[in-house]
Amino acid sequence: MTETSSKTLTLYNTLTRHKDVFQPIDPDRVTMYVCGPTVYNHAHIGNARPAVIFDMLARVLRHLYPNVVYARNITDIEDKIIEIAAQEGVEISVITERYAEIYRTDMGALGVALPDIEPKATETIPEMIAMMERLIAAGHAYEAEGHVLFNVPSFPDYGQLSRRPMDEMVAGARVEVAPYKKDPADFVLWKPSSDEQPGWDSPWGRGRPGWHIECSAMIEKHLGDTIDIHGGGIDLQFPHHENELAQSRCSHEGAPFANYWLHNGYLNMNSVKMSKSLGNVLLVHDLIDQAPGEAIRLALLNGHYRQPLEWNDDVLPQAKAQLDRLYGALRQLEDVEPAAGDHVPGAFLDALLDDLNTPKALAELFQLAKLANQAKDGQEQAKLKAALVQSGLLIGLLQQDANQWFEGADGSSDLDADAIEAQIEARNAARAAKDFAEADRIRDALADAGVLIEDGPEGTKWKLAG
RNA sequence: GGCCACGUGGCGGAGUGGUUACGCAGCGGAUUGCAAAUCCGUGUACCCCAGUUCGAUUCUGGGCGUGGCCUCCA
Repeated sequence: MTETSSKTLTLYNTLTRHKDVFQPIDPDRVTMYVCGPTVYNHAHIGNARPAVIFDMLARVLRHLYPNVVYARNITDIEDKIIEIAAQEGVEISVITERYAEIYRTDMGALGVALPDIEPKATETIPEMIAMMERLIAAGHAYEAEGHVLFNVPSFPDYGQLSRRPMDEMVAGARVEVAPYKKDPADFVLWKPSSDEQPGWDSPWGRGRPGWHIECSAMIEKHLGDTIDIHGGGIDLQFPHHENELAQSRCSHEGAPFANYWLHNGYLNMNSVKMSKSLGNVLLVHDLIDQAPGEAIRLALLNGHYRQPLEWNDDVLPQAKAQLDRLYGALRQLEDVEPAAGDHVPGAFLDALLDDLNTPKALAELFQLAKLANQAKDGQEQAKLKAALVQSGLLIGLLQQDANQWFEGADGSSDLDADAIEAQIEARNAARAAKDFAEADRIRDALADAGVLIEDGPEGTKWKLAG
């Protein structure tokens, strides 16, 4: 069963604009950083996409390397946070801790494991200040009216990641340029805080960090000057990632920042980008009340991570039906002990290793389900069960008990399991007595209560209606 | 205006220079007391127009359409 695989991971690298073979700096310590949430409100389903994608990549990396350090930050100082905290009349930590916890819970429902490190901006202020001092000393940053600004022209490679020529950007700039900027493209590293605003003492007075510096400082502190993989949504490519890259390289004497840059595509709501300003957002917090988290995860993995992903009312029920099929295969094997050893099919692994081609990997998973449904031989069944569960683990699916999936812990029926079993027993008694009218009456009554019956050679099973 | 993606059957969505990916839904059959589940089978799908080619959905050019980015939205 164990087929050979190339075992070579290739990833599309935004820096080079093509698929590159992944070669870690240190195979014994693979480092990945992903931009996490700014915690002032609930995450929407588009926000969940990178969380799920890079959770999966971490799983794949762990399958290949003994030690993976995955860091995903929490941005807990930002002007919107300050605004909302002021509205509620509380410290910003009240807001940020509230929404950080909701974020962890919501993502957890989608099978997203906590990262190894979850650094917070407010816990990295000294490192940011040290980095800015180095940037100033090296002539890449300067102080102006209580601000510290990064001087873009001081870094000739600026624009390399997003492929934007600087002159064009400045020409197309549609924002008023602050008078204290030496160059219109310069961006803020540090800005002064008023007495009411949260702030930290610094060589430039009491203030707070700009957006980009935190990621650079957190990466340096926890992962090192040069990391293997940096991930995030495509919308962060510019300016956020471009600026991060500039700061980090300039404060590390030009050393490479991240060897592989990965960007996931947008999630579209009825063909239009889901965004707060358009008001077409679906919150993960609400979705997990409407569908199993695992179905939401599968819906996000149904498309390739770099492509735009369509989200509409059909997507979630379809994902749930797909899981019904996969778990259906597993339920048929509920009494089969999975075979020991590695049974991840080579074709499945190769699909993931080819720039995380989840649609192709899922096709392999359905092939396994079909084979499992056909299999009669016990050994074959054991291997197929192992293959399904182990493959599922790599993408964060199929880890719950099959009966639990169908019988659901979320309770969309008024009846409890004991009552259902009693009804099934009564119905089977009627069937044995050839009283099919009574048997069908019981089945219809259960169906009305949201419970569907399936008779099989080994007895009657049931599931909650989706 | 500049730059960049994308356009595959009812829906989602891979992929390939020439043999219907896959899943959901639909249809036919097997099975079933009837169902469900399962199995088998099933759909003139690749935006338009040129070009390259023996052959293009796949390459090139043009067009149309949709969407995105252009200083703090994953």
